[in-house]
Amino acid sequence: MHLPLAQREVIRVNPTLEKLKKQLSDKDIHLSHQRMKILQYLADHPSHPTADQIFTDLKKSIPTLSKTTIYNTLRLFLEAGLIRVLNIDDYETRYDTVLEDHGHFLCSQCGSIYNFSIDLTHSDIKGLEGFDISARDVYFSGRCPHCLARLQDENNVKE
Amino acid sequence: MHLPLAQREVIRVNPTLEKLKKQLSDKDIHLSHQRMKILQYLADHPSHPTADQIFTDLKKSIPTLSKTTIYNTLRLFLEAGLIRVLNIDDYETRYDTVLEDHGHFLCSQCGSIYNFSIDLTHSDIKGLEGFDISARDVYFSGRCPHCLARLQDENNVKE
DNA sequence: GTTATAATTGTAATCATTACAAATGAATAA
DNA sequence: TTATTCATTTGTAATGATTACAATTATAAC
Ligand SMILES: [Mn+2]
Ligand SMILES: [Mn+2]
Ligand SMILES: [Zn+2]
Ligand SMILES: [Zn+2]
Repeated sequence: MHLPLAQREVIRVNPTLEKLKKQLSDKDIHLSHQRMKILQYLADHPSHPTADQIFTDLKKSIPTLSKTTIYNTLRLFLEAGLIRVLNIDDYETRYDTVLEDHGHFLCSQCGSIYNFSIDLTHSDIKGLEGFDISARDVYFSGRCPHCLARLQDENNVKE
Repeated sequence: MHLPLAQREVIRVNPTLEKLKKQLSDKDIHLSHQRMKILQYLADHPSHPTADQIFTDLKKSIPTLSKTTIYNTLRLFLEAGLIRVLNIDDYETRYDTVLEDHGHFLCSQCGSIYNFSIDLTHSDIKGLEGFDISARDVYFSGRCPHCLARLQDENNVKE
């Protein structure tokens, strides 16, 4: 089936992106070409990319792009409350457009980061009476099912 | 009351330190002067010190001390399972001798880090079926009661 | 258009951490 | 003891992510 170009474009619109664009215009933040592309990248890649991954990938379509722009823009989005950061590994900061509370699992074998849902409101916490909690980060690590299966296979082959 | 020196020494022995020393000798890790001092520092400072804090403080009593030794020794202790690391802030790694599961709160105002108890075994987690979880880190941030009180005072003075 | 302001870019600086080789210390055998 | 070997420490240089800053380019206001 052939659709008119305009209609096909509509189909692949990312609802997350539309929401984010509105948040920026509401805050009177100008949407430049670079900012738009970075926003789009973040909305399309919920895989918690690093600044360098965003830069390397976008550089292909914007050859003049500077890494400073990536950092400037990420900070702008961060301060505007559009994204959050992950300090789950020791090497690089990662960025996430999903602001709803959720935990992150880092596979120490393959480096993949997985989301999971965790409800902290019902876990009993002691020692934070009188504290004003504004952010909650939960980082787990270990081995993902994919790596566990692969390690299992390698052991079987050896025997 | 005057006690003999030997007895007074016994009183100020840190039970955490004794446990840690035993763990090292069990693993046949030689306790050099530097390693002993670093271990002692960690046991005496449950305040999650950075490598630089350990270095700066110990340099006073060991003027020849090198920062590389701090990093080498911390890695040694880490791999021996004596300590754990905190990636709660973006700047520096922090070290903790308390291995029992507990959460950490970073005050965004004063930078202090507080321990708190949290029981994750009863919180319902979805999305980690088939994962092998080996470490659990919980980082909260916001404002500590001390800073909240200070901010309150400052506002009252202004009025 | 001209001018003022905002955004982007390139380069240099920062700073925690690591790599590496030389110097020192401890253990062991002759 | 002395020589030899191995472990530990030290100093310095390299790494790499992030930031500072000034020059250039784009956008908005007039
Ligand atoms: Mn996420
Ligand atoms: Mn702690
Ligand atoms: Zn994996
Ligand atoms: Zn505080």
